[in-house]
Amino acid sequence: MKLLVIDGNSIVNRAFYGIRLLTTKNGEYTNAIYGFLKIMLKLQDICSPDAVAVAFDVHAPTFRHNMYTEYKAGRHAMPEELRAQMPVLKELLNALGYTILEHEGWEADDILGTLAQCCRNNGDECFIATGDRDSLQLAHGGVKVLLARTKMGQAVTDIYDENVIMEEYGVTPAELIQVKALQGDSSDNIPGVAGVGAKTALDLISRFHTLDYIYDNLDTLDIKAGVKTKLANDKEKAYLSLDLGRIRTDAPVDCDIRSYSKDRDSQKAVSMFVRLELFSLIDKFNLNPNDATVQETEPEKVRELSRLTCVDADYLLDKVRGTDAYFYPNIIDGSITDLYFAFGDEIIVMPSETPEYSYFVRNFFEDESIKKYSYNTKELHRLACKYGVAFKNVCGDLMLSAYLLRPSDNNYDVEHLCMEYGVTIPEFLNTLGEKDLTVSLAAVIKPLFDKTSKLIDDAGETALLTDIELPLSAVLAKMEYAGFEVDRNGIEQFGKTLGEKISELTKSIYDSVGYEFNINSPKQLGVALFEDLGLPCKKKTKTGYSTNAEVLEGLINAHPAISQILEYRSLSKLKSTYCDGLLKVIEDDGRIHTRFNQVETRTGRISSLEPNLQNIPIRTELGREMRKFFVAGDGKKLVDVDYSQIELRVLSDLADDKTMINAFNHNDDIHTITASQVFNLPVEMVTPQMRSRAKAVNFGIVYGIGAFSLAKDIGVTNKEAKQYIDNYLATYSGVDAYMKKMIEVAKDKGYSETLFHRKRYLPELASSNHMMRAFGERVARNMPIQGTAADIIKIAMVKVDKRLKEENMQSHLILQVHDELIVEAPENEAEKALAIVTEEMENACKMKVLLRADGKIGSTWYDAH
DNA sequence: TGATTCACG
DNA sequence: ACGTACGTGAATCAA
Repeated sequence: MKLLVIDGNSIVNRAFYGIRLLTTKNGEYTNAIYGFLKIMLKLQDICSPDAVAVAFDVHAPTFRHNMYTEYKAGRHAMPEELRAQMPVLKELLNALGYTILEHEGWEADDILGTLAQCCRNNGDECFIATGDRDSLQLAHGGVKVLLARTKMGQAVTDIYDENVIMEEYGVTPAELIQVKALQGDSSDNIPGVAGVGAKTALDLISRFHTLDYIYDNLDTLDIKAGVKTKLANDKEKAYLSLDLGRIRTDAPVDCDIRSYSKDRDSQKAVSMFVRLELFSLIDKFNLNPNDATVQETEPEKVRELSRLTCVDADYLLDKVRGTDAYFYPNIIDGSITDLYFAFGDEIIVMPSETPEYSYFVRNFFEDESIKKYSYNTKELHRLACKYGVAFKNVCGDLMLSAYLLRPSDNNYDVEHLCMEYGVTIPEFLNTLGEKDLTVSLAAVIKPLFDKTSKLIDDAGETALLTDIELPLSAVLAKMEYAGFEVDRNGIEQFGKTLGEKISELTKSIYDSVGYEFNINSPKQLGVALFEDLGLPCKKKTKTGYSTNAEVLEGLINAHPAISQILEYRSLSKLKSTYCDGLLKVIEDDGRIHTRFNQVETRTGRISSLEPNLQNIPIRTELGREMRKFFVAGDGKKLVDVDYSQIELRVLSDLADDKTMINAFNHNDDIHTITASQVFNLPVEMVTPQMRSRAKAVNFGIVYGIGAFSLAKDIGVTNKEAKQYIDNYLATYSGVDAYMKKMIEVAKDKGYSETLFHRKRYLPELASSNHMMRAFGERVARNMPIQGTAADIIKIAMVKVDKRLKEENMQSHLILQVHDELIVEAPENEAEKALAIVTEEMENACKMKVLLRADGKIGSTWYDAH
């Protein structure tokens, strides 16, 4: 038999602190449970045990500590977020068939020691898993210790037996107890011998082996006089420490390890995983998701699915005409293939290989008598673009519904949604007896809509879904399909020029530093600068020296290589990310077709990927050159319109701050006004530096400001920064009140929301960790602002798209960059398009504050912005 | 795969 | 006492 014994407390602590706080949608903490089970899987992988036991400490209740005395005693009380997870973890471990061992008054250590002893006596194999080096003393006689530790930020597990210990420490496992008796351990309240540390203790024990021998022969042994005195002074403490440090082997546990091999309760385990939303673990523990106990009082009847392949497109069209059609598009390699229609338990497949596919898609998509409910409608709209038709009367998109309900999730697969919303996935076997998951997924689309629609309605997000997100998906699809024309030749030339400059810089950096190394490696660069050149290191990262631009700029006068490295960095960024990166994704039509992700951000913004066209350089003149290669097609122009200060305008509206609204409605320069208020000067006396500082304050306010960061940003003292913020909040008292209210409301409701009721759940606000809570508070202040601005430009996009179509124009949207819209327009339409886009953006919604948008026409993005 | 860095709003 | 502004995506290194 092979037994794995886990030090539950030690491992759960590593799990808890090693993984960011996770919660379920109900706010139940799960990170320690998740981390523990992941470690468990890894351990089982390493040693393939026949049975697993998990030992936990149970301290005998002594006397009541109040918070203060506990704190003063230097105890690390278990944080509430972890404490809450302990009983759940134990219940889950039990369901998974692991034996929990805990005995009042016994440390987990002692249980580990006892079981190790049992295995040695019975000739069984034993693995002890812990993060605590004290347990290494157990690693002998066939017992191995799996030590979990963090090496360079990575979790690693080292396997120790007596040989490894001898190699690493130069003493036997049993002698480690003697070492600790001399060395002591403050964290365990083991005194040891004062003045004797790890080095001396190891040296003494490797030479003389035991305390007894040392003390019996203290006078004659070859030990330094000072050390001898220390040893003599603390003899009693040393022997006391020997007792304290020895792990006991007489804990009251069953020594027959066969009794630890138990069956698991799959149903319970799966139900718990589902409740805890730890879906990925269901698979990893080889459990079946359908084993979850059904919550309903009535037992759910088993669905018998049937699958039919459509051979007559007209038959299927007749069947769906005038009805609600629920269907699931099978997506392979990012593009849609077969369509799976669900009529209750009957699934009809329209395969993409049939000659009639195109006929069906055209007629089905355009038929307005059919209400369409599906999944990932943006892809369906792209398919419609490909066929040159419109996808009409789209009434639901499960992916968008799921995103609105839980914007912080990062997986909206239908399988996941089933687990989250408690929908059983009926199994379907084809004629060969193989599972066909797609058929099963098609069958759950309607049940999932039934559940999520109600939740969306309860959250007040129905209008957000049907008036903004659903129509937006069509607009985004068209934008992706249209793409952005680029000047391939121009990018290639620019890249070549950059490449030449980069190799010159590389040479001179090697010269300045004195040798060749990989400048792209922060690790090698750190060694070069801070060790070999001996420059002062101000900031460190988890893994070593920090070498970011801010640090390097601080050293710009310290060494000639620094400015070269900074330039190298900016040029190689331009070349690799923008020149090389963009060249790779130009399609045959000479255009770049980015993809917009509508279900990514926690605030409601859209993101752009493959490539990201929302971060094309603009802030430096050289980077800005890139935009000259983004061009309008032949005979066309680019129309670029961006909102002026949309986030601050939104803030003034949400906060109902009369001073700020007034400033905006008078079309004043907000940063100058803020400067005059913060510095208490008339507007005419505001210097450019003051304006720039006020601008930083305005930004800071939107992000949930702290004096420290503001001070760092604008280079003033902490005190001055605090003064600026205080002056700001005194001037904009509406903002002050609003910020305070936002946190209270978010704490109360558990989420923040935008003007259009988009929500973001904030479990961080309930955290007992100060950092975590402070983060939650900043998000509570920022999300409604950033999110409302995102809602507004989405509305504008839908309206612009509609207007351009109504006016029978060829102009069409091609890009959105958060507060900026770009339309590609035939030359003769450009002026009209500019007017329309500006008008629709400014009138996207009615607010207390005026929305302003400014636009320009140009042949390249560089000229139009 | 995670960490670091840096591009954007 | 603690660490320090919100939201993204891509390239690169190192394990």
